[in-house]
Amino acid sequence: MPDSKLPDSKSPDSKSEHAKAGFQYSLSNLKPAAPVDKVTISFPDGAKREYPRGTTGFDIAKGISPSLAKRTVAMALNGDLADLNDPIDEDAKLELVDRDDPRALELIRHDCAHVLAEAVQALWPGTQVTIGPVIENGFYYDFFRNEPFTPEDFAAIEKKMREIIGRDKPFTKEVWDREKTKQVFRDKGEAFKVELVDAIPGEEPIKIYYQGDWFDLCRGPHMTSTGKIGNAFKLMKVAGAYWRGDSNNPMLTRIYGTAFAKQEQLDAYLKQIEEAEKRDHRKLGRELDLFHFQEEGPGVVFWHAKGWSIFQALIAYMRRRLAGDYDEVNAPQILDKSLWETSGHWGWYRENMFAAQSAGDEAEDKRWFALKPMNCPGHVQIFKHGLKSYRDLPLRLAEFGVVHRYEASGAMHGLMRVRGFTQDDAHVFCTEDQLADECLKINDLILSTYSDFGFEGELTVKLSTRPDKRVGTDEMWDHAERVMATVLNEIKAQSNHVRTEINPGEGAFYGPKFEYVLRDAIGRDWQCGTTQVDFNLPERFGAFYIDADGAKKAPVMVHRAICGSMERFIGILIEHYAGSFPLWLAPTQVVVTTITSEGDEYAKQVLAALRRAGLRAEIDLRNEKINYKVREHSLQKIPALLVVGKKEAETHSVSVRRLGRDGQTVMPTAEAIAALVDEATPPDVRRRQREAA
RNA sequence: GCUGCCGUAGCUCAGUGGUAGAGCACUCCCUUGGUAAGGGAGAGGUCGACAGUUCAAUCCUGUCCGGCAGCACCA
Repeated sequence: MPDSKLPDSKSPDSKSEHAKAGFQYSLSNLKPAAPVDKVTISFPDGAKREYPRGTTGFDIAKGISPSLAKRTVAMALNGDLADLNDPIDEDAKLELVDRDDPRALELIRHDCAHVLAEAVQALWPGTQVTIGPVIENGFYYDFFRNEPFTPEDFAAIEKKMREIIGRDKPFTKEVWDREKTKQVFRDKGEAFKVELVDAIPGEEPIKIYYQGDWFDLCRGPHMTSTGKIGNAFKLMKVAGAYWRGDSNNPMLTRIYGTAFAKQEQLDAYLKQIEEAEKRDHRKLGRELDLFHFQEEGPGVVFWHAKGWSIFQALIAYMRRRLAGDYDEVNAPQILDKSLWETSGHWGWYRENMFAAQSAGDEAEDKRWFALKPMNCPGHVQIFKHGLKSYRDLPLRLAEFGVVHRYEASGAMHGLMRVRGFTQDDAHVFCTEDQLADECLKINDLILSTYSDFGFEGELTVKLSTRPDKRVGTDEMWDHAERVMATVLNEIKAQSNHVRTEINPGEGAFYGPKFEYVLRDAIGRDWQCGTTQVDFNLPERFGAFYIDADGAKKAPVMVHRAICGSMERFIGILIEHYAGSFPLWLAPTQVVVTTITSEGDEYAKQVLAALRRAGLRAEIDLRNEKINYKVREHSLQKIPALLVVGKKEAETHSVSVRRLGRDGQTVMPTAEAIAALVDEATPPDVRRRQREAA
C-alpha cells in the first residue's frame, strides 16, 4: 500500500493532463475545444466558465489564485459537499468552501473523528474502530476494546490528535474492490469494518480515505488535510453504545468530542453547556424547594408545596382553556387486566406496566389488576356508557389522568422521564367528517398554549406513520395517514413559525400521530403535545354511536395531549425560565420584608392586603440585615420583594424590588398591589379580557 | 435493561483498615442594620443496604438498591 500519496489518486497521466488543461483554460484564456471534453462550471457570482472534463476543484481554485487554493478545504457541487480533489465530470454549480464556511463545520468534525480514531489506535493498538459520524454538536467515534476508556485518557488522546493534526497529512481517497477491502480489514482484525463493507449497497463504491499511513472506510467527503482541522476541538465524554444501535449487539465504547472552526466558538459552546447545567431542573427543583425523589420511589415525584403550586397553576390554566369544549372526567386508577388485553396494551406493553393484586393471603379476589398506563380505555368505557347519537359528536372527554409506566431504570431522568405522571389527556370521539376539523382545533389549542408559556421559537409538527408493531388493516392506515397528511399541510399553511416533518414508522400501534416539538429559551427542542388518530380502539371495545340513518357506527377516536406529561412540562418550564417564573406561575409571587422590627406591624398589613388581592404572598420578619434578606429571596427567585421600613410605614408605601433588576422603586402600596395583580393575570385570562373589551 | 462512573450531615464536598470532618443551611444568643452573605455558640451522621475477608471495615471483595452520562426503550 502506498504510504505517501498525492492529493489525487487517479493515474499520473490524467493528472498531468488536468494540470496542463487547467493552465490552458485559465481565466483569461478560454479557447474552444471539442465539447465532449469540457464541462461548464458556474460560480456563485453567476460567472460561467468551461474546464476540461475531469478537472478538480483544486485545479479550478489554483487557476483563480494560489492563495485561494490554499485556503479552500472542500467544494460544493450543485450544493453538495465533495472532496476538493474529486474530478468534475459534469456541468455543475461550484462553490469553493473554506474553513470559515458554515458548511465546513461538519467536515472539521468528521475529519476530527478520523483523527480521534487514528490517535486511539496509535495509543492502544488492537482497538477496533467502527463508525465515527458527525452529530448535532460535534462527533463521536465508537471503538471496540476490552478495557473501557475513561475521561482520564482524554489528555493523552488529545495530545496524540494534536500531533496528527500537526503532521498535516493530506486526506486522499481511493476506491477499493469490495473483496479486497474486506480482506484488508479482516487481516487487520477489524471485524466490525468487514460488517460495514457488507452493509454498503452493491452499486456503491467502497471508498477509503487515507491520512498519512492510517486509513478508514468512509463515505466522505473530507477536507484537504488533517491540518485544516485546527486546534479548537475537545473530547467531551465517554459512554457505552450498542453496535449498530441494537441492544442485542455487543456494546462499544463511544468517545464524544466536538470541534469548531475557531477557539472562540468552542469556548462559547462550552459556556453554553455550563449555562444549561445551571438551569437543570433537578438542581433548581432542590434549590427552589419544588420537589424531590427518594430511593423508595424510583421515578415517582414528591411534590413540595411550591412545586405543587406551579402544578396547580398549570392545571388551572388548562382547565380554563378546555372550558366549554371539553367535559372533564376521571377514570379509575386500576382496572382488571382483561380490559388491557382488549385494548392491546397487555399484549404489546405488558413489560412496561405495573400490575397489582390483593396483598392478603386469604383474599377471595386474586385477580390481576393493572395500573393504568393510559387513559384511553377508561374514556372509551365512559363513552360506551349509555347510547350515543351522532348528535352527541364530537364528544370530547378530558382528564388530568395519572398514569404509571414501568420505564427502564436507565431511562429515568428527573421530571423529564418518570414512572408515574399526569397527562393533560383528552379523547375526542367524532365522525370521520369531523376528524380534520378536530385535528385543526387541537392544533390551535396547542400552538396558543405554547405561546402563552413563552415558547416563541420555531415549532415542529411531525407526522409519524405506521409502525411495524401495529393493529388494524392497511386500508385503515392508508385512510388515516391520508387525512393526517392533508391536515399537516393545513397546519403548515396556517402558521409561519411552524415547520413540518414526516417520521416514517414512528406512529402509535393504533394509529398515526402528530408530534409537537417546541423550542425553549436556550434553543433546545422538546416534544410535548401529540394528536393521535385512532380507527382501532373504539372498534376493539365495541364502542359505537347511532348515525342519522339509524345504523351503528364506530366513532373515530382522537387521542391528544398538549403538555403531554405535566411533570415533564414543568421540568421544561423550570429550565426554560431558569427558575425565574413569570408572575402568574411563580409559587411565591411576592415577599414582604422589613428593615427593622419597627416595620413589622405595617408589613403584616401589606401582607394581608396582598393576599386579599389574591396574590401568593409571604412575609419575612426575621431579625436579619436587609442585604441578607434581599440576597436570600433573590436566590429563591422571588419575582417581587416589597421592603418596608419606617418611611414606608409613615407614607403607606412600599419599596418594590424586582428580580433581575437593580435598584428599587418606592410607590403607594395600593398602586404597587394593583400593578402586581395586573401582571399576575394569566395570559389566557388577559386575552379574554382584551377580547371582551 | 446495557456500558462506564458515583453513593460520607438538609446541600456542596474533604478524609481514613482502628466506628469521621469543612463551608453553607438549621437552633439559640448578641446585633435594629435602607436593598445580594454582621458576629458567637450549639445541634446534626448505623459513612446507601446486606453478606464476605480481617483481631478490627465507612475504607478491601461480592451481591443488591439508588443516582449520573450515554446507548436501547418511550403506547
